Amino acid sequence: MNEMATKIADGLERAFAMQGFAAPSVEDLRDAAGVSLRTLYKYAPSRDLMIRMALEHRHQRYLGHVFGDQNRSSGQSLDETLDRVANWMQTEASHGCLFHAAVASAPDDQKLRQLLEAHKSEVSQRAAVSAGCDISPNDVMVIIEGLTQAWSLSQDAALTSAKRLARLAEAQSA
Amino acid sequence: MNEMATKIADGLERAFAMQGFAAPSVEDLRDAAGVSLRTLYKYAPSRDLMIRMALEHRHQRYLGHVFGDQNRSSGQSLDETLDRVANWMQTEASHGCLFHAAVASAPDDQKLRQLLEAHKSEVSQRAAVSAGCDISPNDVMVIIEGLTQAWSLSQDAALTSAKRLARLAEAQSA
DNA sequence: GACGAAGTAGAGTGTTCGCTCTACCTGCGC
DNA sequence: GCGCAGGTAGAGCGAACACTCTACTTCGTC
Repeated sequence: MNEMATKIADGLERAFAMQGFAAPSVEDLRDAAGVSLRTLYKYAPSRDLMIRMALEHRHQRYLGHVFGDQNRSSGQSLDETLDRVANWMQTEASHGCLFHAAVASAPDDQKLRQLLEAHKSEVSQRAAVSAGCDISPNDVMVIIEGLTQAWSLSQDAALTSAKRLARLAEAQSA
Repeated sequence: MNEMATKIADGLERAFAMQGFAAPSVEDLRDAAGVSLRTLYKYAPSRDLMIRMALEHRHQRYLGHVFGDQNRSSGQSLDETLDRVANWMQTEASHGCLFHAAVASAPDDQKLRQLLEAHKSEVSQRAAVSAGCDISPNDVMVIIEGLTQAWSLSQDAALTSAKRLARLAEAQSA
């Protein structure tokens, strides 16, 4: 991915995160990307592809934020992972999970559904593995999803509950 | 709410649940409601109000499905509540929570955000109370939200995890 | 059987949308 | 200094959109 593509993906992600997937027109997206309409369409030949480009970019950024940019893929406790997820919600995702929002905006789009599934399963898989205990990725997914969705409703209380549930689940599977 | 209003709300809810909030045009909504455009606008004078009408209708239907239509507001175990939530997801909400989808489609709409918040807090409140133990509504919210979101990704595995987490949380707060 | 309330069908309106196209500018290798 | 790859600005197009309007029908009441 070259420099121009990164700049465009960055702007698109920001625009969709702020305004949702329905509201921004292609001209809004052009402004957010900071390029001409012609160039935008060169890198993302349709509005649908602009959405996919933004989500792929966000997936990488999310993994970097939650698990660290390095290949340090293990040794992070579930507790710390949940802290980082909450921090992501606070700093980047005040409107909720962008992948769920994308799927909600176009429920029949199979490509989007695939992206959502790949994103969520990679996240829960990595969180479970790096936690180092025998907790099931399914439990991890329910906890992370619960935290992510409940965050916008009750913030710190949601984080506290998610951490308590995680500790209980870990204690049982250890 | 008279008969015509109920019929319209029902059709609107179905249309939004199937197609999301961005895709259906007002003409699609008219067809789903089974009335003329004129009548539709009489009961819901703008597209935004059609969305609100559908969500209020869905809130009532959800409460009825999960907690029973009667005033039997207590005595239902958390385990049974989670079963009913999973059943709702399977039969009615294959595309995920409609309230989150609505907010995602218009992140700046404060009225929609209020509806989401009222819906979620009433659900977790009632689930916690009717469970009869001292479990915190925040824990319940994280578990129900986690189940709701993870359901579309892993179905029964999500239900199993949610139930396990609920049992652990109940055991600790008993 | 006249009347008003409440429904229907469907054409019309101005706007906005996604997308394309033409015309121009700029930096770089040979 | 010429050509070209790759960028910019912005007008233009046909379709779709939310919403309104006119004209007609149905039905219950007195």
